[in-house]
Amino acid sequence: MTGVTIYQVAEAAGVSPSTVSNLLNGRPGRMLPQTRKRVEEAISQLGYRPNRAARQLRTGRIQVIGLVVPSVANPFWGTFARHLEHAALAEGYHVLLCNSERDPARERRYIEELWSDGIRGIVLCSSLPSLEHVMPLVHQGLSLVAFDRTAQAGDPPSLVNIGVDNVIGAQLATRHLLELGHQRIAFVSGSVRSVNRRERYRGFTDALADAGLDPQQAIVWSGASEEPYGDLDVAGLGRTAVRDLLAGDRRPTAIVAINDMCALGISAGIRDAGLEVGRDISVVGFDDIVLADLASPALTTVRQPLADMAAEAFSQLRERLTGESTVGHSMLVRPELIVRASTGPAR
Amino acid sequence: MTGVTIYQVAEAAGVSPSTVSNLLNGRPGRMLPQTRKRVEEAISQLGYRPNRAARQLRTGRIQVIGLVVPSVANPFWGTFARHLEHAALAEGYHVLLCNSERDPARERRYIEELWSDGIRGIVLCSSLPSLEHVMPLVHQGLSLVAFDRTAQAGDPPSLVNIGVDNVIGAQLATRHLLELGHQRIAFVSGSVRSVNRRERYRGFTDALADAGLDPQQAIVWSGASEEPYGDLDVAGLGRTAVRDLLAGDRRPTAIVAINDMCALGISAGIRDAGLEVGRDISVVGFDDIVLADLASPALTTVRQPLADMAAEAFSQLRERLTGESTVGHSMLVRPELIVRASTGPAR
DNA sequence: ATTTACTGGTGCAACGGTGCACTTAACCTA
DNA sequence: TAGGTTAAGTGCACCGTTGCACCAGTAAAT
Repeated sequence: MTGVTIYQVAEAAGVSPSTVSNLLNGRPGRMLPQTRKRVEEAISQLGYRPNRAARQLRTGRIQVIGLVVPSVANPFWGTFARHLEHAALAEGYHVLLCNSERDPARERRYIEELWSDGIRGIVLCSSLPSLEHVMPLVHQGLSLVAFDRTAQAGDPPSLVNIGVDNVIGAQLATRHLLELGHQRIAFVSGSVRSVNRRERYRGFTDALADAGLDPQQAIVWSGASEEPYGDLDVAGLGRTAVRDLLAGDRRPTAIVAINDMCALGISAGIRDAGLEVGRDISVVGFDDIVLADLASPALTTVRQPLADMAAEAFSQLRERLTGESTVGHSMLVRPELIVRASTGPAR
Repeated sequence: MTGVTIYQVAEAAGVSPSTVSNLLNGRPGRMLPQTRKRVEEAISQLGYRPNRAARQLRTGRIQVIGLVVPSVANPFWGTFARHLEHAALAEGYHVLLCNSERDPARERRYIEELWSDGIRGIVLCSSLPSLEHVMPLVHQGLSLVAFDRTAQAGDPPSLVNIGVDNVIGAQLATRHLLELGHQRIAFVSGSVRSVNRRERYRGFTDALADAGLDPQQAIVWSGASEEPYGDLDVAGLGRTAVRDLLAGDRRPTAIVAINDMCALGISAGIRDAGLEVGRDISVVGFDDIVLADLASPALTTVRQPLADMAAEAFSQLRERLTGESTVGHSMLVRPELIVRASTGPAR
């Protein structure tokens, strides 16, 4: 029913289990080439694969990292998960997937379970400003790479933060609209609490101020409630936002969306109202998900270089797991504005 | 650095490790309530969590299943992964994520690695007709639930297949177009090899035949090559398809796409050509991914009840892992046509 | 008074690898 | 020829849990 053991290999090759283990663990100089060959043949003939549980129990090491994302149903996180998994695979690591649904309790429970699975490295995509809920484990030796989150005072010293520069990204988006002549620009998002929302909002107001506009006068729509919202609902949220904004007395001519899903919802909302995206109202997103280019009109957006960021996240995590590096730091990747058809000159 | 062991708990509670183990493994009747309480207090005070590697080594059981998908960057698979992970979590199982990129070698390697990780249950979303590459492990005791694939002669007897009824789905899509008065309907897909492509194609031709049209005359576009294509490239493929189709002498008035990603690419291609989707050319997709509703125009498509299917996939897998059930079967879920704005009457 | 049954535990040998410490034999050197 | 060195390979304790087999003490049955 189950697998071949190292004992069976040893017996077939006429050596001791230690010799097989020596071969398997990079000590091949300790045996004659002929012995080595016999062992290798036994391994392939029996189809031997080491039992990882046993190995982990003995060494404490395990080639699995945890990935906690809000939801892989969101194409942004799905794409990130795929890239991270690729980077991990190249080094022989596997990825355990956890969807937190932006629920702190769930997130915490997951991380504790990963810890007791023996997993000592996690890429955490949390929208929570504080990491207090995971601090105890970090102190016990958990390596953490936080994605899409900037450093906060009180972060553990070993923490690595990787993310895009949200302030610059939102500035790029907003400036682009200002250059097109827009003056009444709205900022649309869901929850006010997340760190990246705060930063993107700052980039937005900074750009307005630079252009001599009063940020206090900016049109901001942030959902009706403080309730956590699903990662997909944000599209529906965008749709609702447009209804509200168009019903108001200061109708925007352009909208900066918190992300692409939201922007797609906004575009749908604009069409619901019988208006044309890019002509009547311009929309700019954030992330450059796969579908931004396929949307109609194709979405102007701020691109996050996800593949590079995922590779970097894994590489940082691995360095910490192997002890090559222990000191924390932040990496702020510069985003890029991708101009497509959802933005046009103000009428 | 690492964890609290059962010995430390035992010592703190003044009992033997066996007693702690008895409590942990559902044999609480074997001790006095007071003893039980002492142990429970020791556990929570020390923050004890059982070491899963040790437990797995001893029992052979592990609460992790493998999920092999083409790519979670594709929203369809991302959504499926999320639903599966939810179902698993509810029963205390974790999910290891593997992106095969539709590469048989990679798929095979993954499954072997999962096996040697001690994982004995896998949900496999493979587009390969044959499962020969995994048969040896299935015979050794691997439980397999194949998703989005119908049974083939030669399948292992324990195999469970779960998927949507592709034939009916494609029939629904095609009939809908026929009822709108379309006569020149094209079928667009990538690789010809996949099982679901074959089935959807059959549904397409069946519907044409039912309407008295000659399926031989059907317009079929299946990409230029037999090369494997990425799961996201399929959108680009759709775009190319439209260019080719419009350049031909038999321009279709409606298109049945192999899936929603492809349909979105087709819609983009139609707009590239300066035509309007739903008026000049109707498009119907398959899957009903989240973005189908957000697209412009919103996509008419065939919905797969993914949440239910994922729950069923997990439940079937669990039954096989626990030995509650061992016999294989197929489950063909009935899909539903969702009519939106990308289809309209033939001109 | 002895046997039987039950209650509330404990002892111990696995599970499959790992890698340090050790042996054995052959070869080298003065 | 004693002493040292090296090459090739082995012995063994240990990683943390588990659950069967066992045991001591008490109560009920004979």
